[in-house]
Amino acid sequence: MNDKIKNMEDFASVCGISRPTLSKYFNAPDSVRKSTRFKIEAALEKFDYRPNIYAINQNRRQTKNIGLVVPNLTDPFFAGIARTIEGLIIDAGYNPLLLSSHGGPQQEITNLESLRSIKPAGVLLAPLGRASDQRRVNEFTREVPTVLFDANLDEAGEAFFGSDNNQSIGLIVEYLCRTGEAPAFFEMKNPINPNAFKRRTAYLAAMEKLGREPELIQVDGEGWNFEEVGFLEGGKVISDGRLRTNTLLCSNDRLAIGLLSAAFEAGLRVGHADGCDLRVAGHDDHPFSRYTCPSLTTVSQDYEAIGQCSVDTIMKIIDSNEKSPEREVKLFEGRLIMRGSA
Amino acid sequence: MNDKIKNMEDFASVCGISRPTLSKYFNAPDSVRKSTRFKIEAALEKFDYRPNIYAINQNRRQTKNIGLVVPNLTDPFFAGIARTIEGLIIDAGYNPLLLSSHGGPQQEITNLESLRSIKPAGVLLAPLGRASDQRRVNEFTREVPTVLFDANLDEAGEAFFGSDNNQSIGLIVEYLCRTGEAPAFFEMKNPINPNAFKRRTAYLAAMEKLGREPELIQVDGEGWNFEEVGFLEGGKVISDGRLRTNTLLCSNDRLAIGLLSAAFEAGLRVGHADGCDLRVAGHDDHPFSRYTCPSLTTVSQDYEAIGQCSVDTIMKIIDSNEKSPEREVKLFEGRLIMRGSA
DNA sequence: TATAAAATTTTACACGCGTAAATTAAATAT
DNA sequence: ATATTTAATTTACGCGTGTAAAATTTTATA
Repeated sequence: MNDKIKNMEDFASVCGISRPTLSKYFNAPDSVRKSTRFKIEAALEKFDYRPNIYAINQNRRQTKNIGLVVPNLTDPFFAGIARTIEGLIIDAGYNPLLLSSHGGPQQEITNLESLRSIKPAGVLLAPLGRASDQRRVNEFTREVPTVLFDANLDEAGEAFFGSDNNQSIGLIVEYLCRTGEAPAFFEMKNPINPNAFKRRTAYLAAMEKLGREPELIQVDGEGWNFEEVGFLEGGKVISDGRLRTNTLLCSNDRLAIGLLSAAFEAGLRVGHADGCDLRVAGHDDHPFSRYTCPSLTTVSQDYEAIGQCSVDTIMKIIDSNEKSPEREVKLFEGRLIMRGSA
Repeated sequence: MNDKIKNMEDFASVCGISRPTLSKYFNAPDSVRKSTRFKIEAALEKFDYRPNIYAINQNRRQTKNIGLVVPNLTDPFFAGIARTIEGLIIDAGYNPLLLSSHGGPQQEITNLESLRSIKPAGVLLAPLGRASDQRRVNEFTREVPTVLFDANLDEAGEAFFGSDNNQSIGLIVEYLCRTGEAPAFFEMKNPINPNAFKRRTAYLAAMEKLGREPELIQVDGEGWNFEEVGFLEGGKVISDGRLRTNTLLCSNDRLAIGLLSAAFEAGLRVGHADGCDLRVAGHDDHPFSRYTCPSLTTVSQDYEAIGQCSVDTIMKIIDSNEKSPEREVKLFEGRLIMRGSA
């Protein structure tokens, strides 16, 4: 009893069974006779043995690892999605490995490389989008079963699930037009984040559909510091008197948060009430958008559904062990979140 | 050339050297003769071979893995720290494994368990603090070299590095007292987050030192949804007229963010300018505190230094391969960040 | 150039497990 | 009770690497 259990062999002998039977037990406890299972579980109480994960993974045909790559974990929006999906992966009996590309295409490739050496059964990838090194991402998806979410890349991966930007932007444009002046679209000139272009296009389409004159306000700024861009550049737009409408639709909530801050400092009253100078709306239902001043009107993405669908699909691919004949794409609708700012 | 390289053996033969030499190269490229190194690197260009990480880790005395556990990745504050430390670990030639306890002691233990099976060379742990399952965390730190940061636990781990709450809270209390009315301390009655009690005590001490009457405003609320608590309970405090001072020091920035939102909705003017109704200060220099309305006066933690120190220390322990005789503790000073709110 | 020392390479074995095939035991049918 | 089927277990082998010790080559010294 005092001998140290060093491996499955040792543990098998204290159980009174053979090692391969033990191996079967650890891979599927119900696949052994009930009587032997009790023996094993009794021994597990007395000794603390756990199989060596490296030896396991070296010999399994497939690991139980699922890679999960998001563009930027510092963004609470992605942190929230990641957490949700992590839970779903665990529920499916797999082991999630969370990596953040934190904004750089180089890091994104590095992440995929390091995932490759872990030989994951599958990967869920929210790519950087336009900034991604498409060729190398494609190369990866040809070798490892991959499902894309949040941002699409041409023909990469087995499937894509994300938000229907046309629908969601259409929704909020329609709302803004119906309840006040038509919105101008506030965005970065060269946005690094996924979906930005889709939303611009969606805005233009929505405005045209409503017979309104679109107006793009495209500001400078690099990187992922969207609040700062919204604050600095939004401040300039306000102070320069460049606004021809009292309503701004921001490409995402983080820009809107910065913009609200700039408006506040400029002494503007933001909101839809009488006497307000400006209406501001965002997109994403960022965790903090509830607590801006005023609270931010926005569109929420159904990322519970996106996450669930992504996980279900990668599991199907893993189980069937074959690439699906055609690339599945599904877009989920956004929901209007009406708050104080517009 | 067309034969698939399946293992180090195969690759060694196309290199024209023996496998163990190759093994040496991968563990330290400079430990082989220059001429053989060129042979290897030439072959690496032509064939794409990479050592099997599971076979490597099964046979190494020690893995190159470093566990990194934070209380809650959804909190941008911890997301930022995690990213910083990840970079430092990579620079040190190790492989970071990031896990979030997202607020639960059970998850924290699960994280440690799953780290254990990965046999990390060391672990950097920012524990939940009071909520942690101290016994089991202690058990873990006895088996795996661990450095604690951000929140201390009694005698757990080889070292602790964090902020000097006495200094930082003292700093902002002094500032607030010097520039206006003495602050009341706004916090949760049963805070789940680390450091909350330390800050309460620090507030009381700082007030006493300045000869002021302390006032604790302790509100209800559970979990990590600090903004919501600040908003809901802060709103009640404001509307109930419970405030006996016009200055509130919040236990952390996220509470302050919620409180600012509540104050805004109540029509209060927050700030230090003439005509303002309320001053609000926070603690942590949360990434978004720059963009609240008004921007939030707070104290920043020097987590660059905390991270660097933590990584240096775990590296020292790993290299020396022995527990240090005594537990090192170092506290870093905070810096006052003066903004609009106080 | 011969020789000793140092650096490098090779030999040989170990690591801890998965898994196909062979064997044995249990369950079911006759 | 026996034959047959099915399930569980064991035998035997392989996975791809690290590493100590032995053998060899290179470099330094005389």
